[in-house]
Amino acid sequence: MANQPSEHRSLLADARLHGLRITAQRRLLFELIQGAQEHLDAAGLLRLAQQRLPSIHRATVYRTLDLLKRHRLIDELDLMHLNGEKHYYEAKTGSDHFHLACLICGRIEESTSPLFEQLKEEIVRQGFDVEVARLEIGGRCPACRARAVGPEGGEKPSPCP
Amino acid sequence: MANQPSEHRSLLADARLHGLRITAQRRLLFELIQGAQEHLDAAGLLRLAQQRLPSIHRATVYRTLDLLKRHRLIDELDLMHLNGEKHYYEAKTGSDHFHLACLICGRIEESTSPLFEQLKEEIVRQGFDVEVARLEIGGRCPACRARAVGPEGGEKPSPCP
DNA sequence: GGCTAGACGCGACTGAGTCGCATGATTTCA
DNA sequence: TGAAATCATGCGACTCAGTCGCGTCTAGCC
Repeated sequence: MANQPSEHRSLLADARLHGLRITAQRRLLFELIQGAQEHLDAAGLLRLAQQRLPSIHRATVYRTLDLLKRHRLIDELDLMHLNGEKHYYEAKTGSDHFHLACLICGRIEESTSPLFEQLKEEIVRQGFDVEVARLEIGGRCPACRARAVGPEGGEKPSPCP
Repeated sequence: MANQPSEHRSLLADARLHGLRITAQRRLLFELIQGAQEHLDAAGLLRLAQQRLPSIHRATVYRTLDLLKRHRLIDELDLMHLNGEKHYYEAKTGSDHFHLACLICGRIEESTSPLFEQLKEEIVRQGFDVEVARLEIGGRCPACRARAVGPEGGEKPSPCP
């Protein structure tokens, strides 16, 4: 795990550490990414940013996301493509978590497990230097599962919505 | 793990089981996806398909990929976005594996681990019905790691190519 | 062999993402 | 502190993957 941002540092501080130039636009974007209640895609981030800084341009958002990706300060997710081919971004927290995406209701949960850590360690022991680990699970959340289960139980969700 | 295609069945046979209509175009696409030496994206699949059936149309490829996704007969991967935002497809083999993507040389390796299975089982025990599990690891493969390590060892790959 | 639902090819369309350039802001160093 | 150099931004044109509706064709079924 080389170059992991430290646990409680902000995206802004991390960006400074990486020698990135801090502009008003970047400051705003960092804030939005870090403060987001849910996972943001590029278009959503642009929309939010333009509410507070109407002059900010699409290209700036894409460039900033690209920069953060290259510096490994954010993770790019696709969350099982629940909403088409969009990509979602989140600030790296330092503690690796994975995502549980409910294919029925669309809810995304974050989770951690010692087994996930062990798995990464195992891969490192086998000689592969793990830098990013992205695990996305698609299926049915407990609520949708309870709702869907008939008397015989265990019905699979319809594959063709 | 509901609705997993059985271990040694072909995409064609699975498609039949799902009641899909078998056309010459689909037969070709199934063959290409299953026989591919490396992971294919939509554009690559279209190119290969047109070599053998020049009249096949882009829209048919996208429609077929979409169909297979909805029936969970193929997996969609992004392989750590090594090559931009492309998505890659692979036939489900029944045995779940994960991908190790080298961020230096771009090689993709497939791997399995009992820990991966245990992790999925743990998630199921917690009430989440796992249908698809996608794990992608980005980092340095053993070869690139050996090549990059200087006398002091453990240099991280440059984040800005 | 004939019927019908569903698949195909076509081509126009959409919209996310990229690029080069001129201008403006940030950082550095005297 | 102020000037110079460097880098980021906004702009607008552009590209190209992916989608859509339509008319035609074909697989699957009787």
